[in-house]
Amino acid sequence: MRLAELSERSGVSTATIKYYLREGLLQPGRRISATQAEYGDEHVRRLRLVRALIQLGKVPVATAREVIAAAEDDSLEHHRRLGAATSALAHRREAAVDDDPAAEAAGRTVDALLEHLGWRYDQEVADLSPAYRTLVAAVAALRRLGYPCGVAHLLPYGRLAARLAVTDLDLIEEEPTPAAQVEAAVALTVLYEPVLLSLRRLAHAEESARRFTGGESPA
Amino acid sequence: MRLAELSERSGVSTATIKYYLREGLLQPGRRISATQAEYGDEHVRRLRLVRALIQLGKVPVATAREVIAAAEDDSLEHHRRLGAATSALAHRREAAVDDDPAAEAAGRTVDALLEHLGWRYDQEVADLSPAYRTLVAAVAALRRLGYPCGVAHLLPYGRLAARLAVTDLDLIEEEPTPAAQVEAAVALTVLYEPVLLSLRRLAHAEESARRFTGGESPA
DNA sequence: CATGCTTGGATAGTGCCACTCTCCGATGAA
DNA sequence: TTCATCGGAGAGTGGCACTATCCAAGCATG
Repeated sequence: MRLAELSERSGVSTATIKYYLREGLLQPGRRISATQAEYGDEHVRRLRLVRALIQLGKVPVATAREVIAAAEDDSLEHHRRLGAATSALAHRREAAVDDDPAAEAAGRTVDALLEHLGWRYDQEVADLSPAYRTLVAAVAALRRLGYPCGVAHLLPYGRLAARLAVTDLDLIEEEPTPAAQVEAAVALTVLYEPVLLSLRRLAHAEESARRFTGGESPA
Repeated sequence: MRLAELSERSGVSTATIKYYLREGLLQPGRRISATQAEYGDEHVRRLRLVRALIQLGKVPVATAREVIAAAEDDSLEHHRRLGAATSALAHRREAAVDDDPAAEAAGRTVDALLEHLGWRYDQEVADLSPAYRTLVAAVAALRRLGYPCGVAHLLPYGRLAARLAVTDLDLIEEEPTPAAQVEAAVALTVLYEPVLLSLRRLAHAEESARRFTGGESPA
């Protein structure tokens, strides 16, 4: 398969494929001659994954490259590779956390929450984790706006997250090979995010209709 | 309060505040003289909300303007305003849905899911809803990558979303005035998204550590 | 062999977006 | 009087994900 056919099969323009090749998101094809290369089904699959990460998952190109690199790093043992790939995934554009009093209070709230949930609580790891920092920033923003956002409010969310993690990990462990598991971890982590958020939005609409229009469908 | 003080109190540069004023994200201050304007606490609050939407919520500026406009539109009755504000909120950068066979299958899966959940199922509304389309696109992407993503897999997510919607709406209804409820709907919809996603990531890490390192904390 | 299209690779350019810089004339404070 | 400061407006910046253009080396056809 040549570049043109790869483009046709994946629905990605040749220009964009060339860009991804340059950026290291796609391994180069097998060189057939000085000016030609051969691509295979694994390129089609990879390309679909990359597209899904970038378009649906809004993962920056540079981050996608890190994730791909981590997922392919054979020098790491399996669960390290899993960790490397998913933590690379976390390096998205994120808002800076400022050192408000609100931010401090938010930090304490989050720490208390994690303790309540019984999750591993390691301050050093926590400070480095983008997810932890994002959580603190979001809680701080809510508090600054005057919305109640204590442990009691967050706990239901945390419990639901824990339940999701179990089903997600089950799905990942269904994959046969370590390499497939790593890819699944990346794909499922990112691609179930829009699923979850969309469902929440739809559920809001549903619940809102139920409450404000007496259970009837709105016009 | 002058522009400089508003900037200081909100932590937003004067240049950016001027930009927001120009873009209509912030109502103009009360004119004191030909070259001076007076801002109040409501401006500080609004500014914090706008910042939270844009920085944490990644809401595009143009969308934030629509949301603000809808939230302030006194000509609408309460629950219409709620609907207008939150549906404006949905107009984010979203990936285009292509008309694959995979997309069609995904559409049927989503329809079946919504029926299972017993949610109001209105094809016309569904086709227009960005959340619905995002959901279909995500399911289609998962299927194209060969991951199982049937009703059975989505149902737990849907049920969790329904439960979240109930607690979210409870929180919104705690607000005293209609205007505050609309603002709360916007703020909580957007700002709990990073909370939810962060908690899911942290839960993944926790569950992964539990499974792959025998319950010990990783190094 | 000649011709013209295609291929892969490299470079520079595009469009969008969220700011940010610079200038201006009017104003208020010392 | 003097001079920093204010609000307003337009142009400029930087980052990012592409995308258009060019080029030389094949390959396919007559």
